[in-house]
Amino acid sequence: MDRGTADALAQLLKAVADPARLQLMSLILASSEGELCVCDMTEPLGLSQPTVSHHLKVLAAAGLVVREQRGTWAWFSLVPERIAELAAVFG
Amino acid sequence: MDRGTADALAQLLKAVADPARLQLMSLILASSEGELCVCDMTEPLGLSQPTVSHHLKVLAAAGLVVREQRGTWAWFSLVPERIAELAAVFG
DNA sequence: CATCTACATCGATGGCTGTCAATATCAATG
DNA sequence: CATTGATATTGACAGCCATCGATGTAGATG
Repeated sequence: MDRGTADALAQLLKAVADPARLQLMSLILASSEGELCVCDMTEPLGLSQPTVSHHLKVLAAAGLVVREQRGTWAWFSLVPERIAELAAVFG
Repeated sequence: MDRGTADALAQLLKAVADPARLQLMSLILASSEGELCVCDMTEPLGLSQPTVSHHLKVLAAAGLVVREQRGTWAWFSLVPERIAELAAVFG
């Protein structure tokens, strides 16, 4: 594996290698509609709203979640294809 | 997913979320005998010997590689079961 | 025992990152 | 237009981490 590939893969893995972000993805996955707004994630994680917003931004930048604005709320959902890339690496 | 599980999984992922360590695992995987000594990893990575040694220690602490001392050389090999755990998370 | 070689450990340093309080943005509502 | 409510951004700070040079350790060899 060359350095460029390793850098790109490491960047994707870093996005997932955080307890808060793993819990966020787990929460969205477990939601009935497959999507969740920020207001429903703050309390289960025990983190402040800016911190949750920060983590969601990291996940979105990595292409692991997508953000959809509906009125005042921002809804986040998973990107299964991107998550499958992770499984493929270690499979 | 509770906080404890997330912490443990994040710790395992952090061990892999680094370009140098990804390249190290790739090098061992590509070796003919399935094991490699430190002297064969320094040059391909372009890192100093202490740095390579550090990364191998991190991988060993995460249970992803095992170290076997033979004479003056230290041989490292992968732990497939541990790597399979990563695949299982995103599968 | 002295030396050489392979590797680990130590100490220091610069950069990255998770966290929060404060503030900004922006849509809905009255 | 003023206000409220949900979310994003900013600024600051503390802790972690990748890296290296210097040094320590331990087996092999003469």
